[in-house]
Amino acid sequence: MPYWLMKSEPEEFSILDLKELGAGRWDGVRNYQARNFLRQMIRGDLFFFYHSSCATPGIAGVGRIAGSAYPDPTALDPNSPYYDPKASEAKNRWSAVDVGFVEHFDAVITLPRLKQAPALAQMSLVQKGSRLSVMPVSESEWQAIQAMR
DNA sequence: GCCAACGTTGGC
DNA sequence: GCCAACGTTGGC
Repeated sequence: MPYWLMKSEPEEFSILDLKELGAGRWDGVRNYQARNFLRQMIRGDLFFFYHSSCATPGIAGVGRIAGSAYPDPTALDPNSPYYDPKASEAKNRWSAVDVGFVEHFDAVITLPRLKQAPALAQMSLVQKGSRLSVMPVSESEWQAIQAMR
């Protein structure tokens, strides 16, 4: 079963929000590479929940993919910040997935720590200038990150 | 708030 | 198809 990492701004949607709700929809992804990864996800896949654009960027917990990707409804909603005027019911290029809560880490595994880990050097997350918000995590990377808790 | 790095748009 | 201009991401 593949592993993933997904970024969210905690002010927008945090691991605590997911914990309280128990489930949620991962939508608003507007980047083709990230979208293509969403489409590869399978129910049961686990992902690291990363907090970005905040005081302490880093991995805050774990979630689970609840089902495979489907057209992102926010692209069709004129009131959504993720509205895509080019999208229609018949032609919606964006995808969303449903997710569930698994775990909230006691402490965030901070970005500086992730950058220091030699086992994670290949990850897009730690590459300079990378903005990819959805990315695969290899088995060995997953284990290395779990060991940093 | 700043700004480097990146992806997308649109004129040509 | 090129590429300059623009808007966005995201760390700091």
